[in-house]
Amino acid sequence: MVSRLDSNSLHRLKAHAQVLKALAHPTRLYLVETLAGGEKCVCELTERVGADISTVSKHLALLKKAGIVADEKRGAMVFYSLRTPCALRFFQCIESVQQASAES
Amino acid sequence: MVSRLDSNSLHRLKAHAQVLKALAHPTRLYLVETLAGGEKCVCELTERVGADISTVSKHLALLKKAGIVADEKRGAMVFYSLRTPCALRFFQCIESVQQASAES
DNA sequence: GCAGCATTTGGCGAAACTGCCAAATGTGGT
DNA sequence: ACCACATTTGGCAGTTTCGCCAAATGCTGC
Repeated sequence: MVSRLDSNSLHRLKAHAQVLKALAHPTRLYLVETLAGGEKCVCELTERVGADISTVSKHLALLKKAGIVADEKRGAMVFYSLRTPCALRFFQCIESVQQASAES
Repeated sequence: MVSRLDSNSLHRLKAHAQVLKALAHPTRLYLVETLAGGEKCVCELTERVGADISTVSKHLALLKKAGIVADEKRGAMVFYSLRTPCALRFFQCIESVQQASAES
């Protein structure tokens, strides 16, 4: 008799997946990487990304909703900053995953 | 003058996002967690997850494609194992993200 | 108040993801 | 060869994501 997936675990896993999903997009990863160098306004992030400002704004809203970044309004501009720098440590593991993948 | 997202970085970010996307699903996270306890056949994983076997098979194929798990056929059965245990360390950071998120 | 800039929100079509069923493939035993 | 079992693959409908445009909101200075 094997242990089955119960609803408590499912709830926890859904929450974890939500955080990962927030990071699982090239543009959003780039935003996180860029914010690791310090807070930036939406205007600067938009210029760096090279997409429509509304697109960047939505990506940032999604990262914020996931708890990964924080925003602060100062005057007419909004500055985003990285709230959980540990997100960057993911990269190291991801690299090793890809290395393992390449070896096969 | 700000540094912009170049096509080399974009390529790297896409690859990273692909790995994260593979993990960004409750069922697949559960599979990874379960495989952390040692290799398992598809039949056992299916029973634990409680979904259609074809669904579980597709999730496993996706994890394999991302380089996160490995498969080995022995007889009629296929055993999956965790290839990059560091994927589990994500959880710790994810928890802290959620904690930060809950505080606001 | 109004004009101008920064950002967010609504909405739309295109694309990708999910989970199930049915069919196909592969393996071992008789 | 045939059957039973384990797994994968194809395909389909429903849902979600994506990126752009247009419109709305908010702030500053005149």
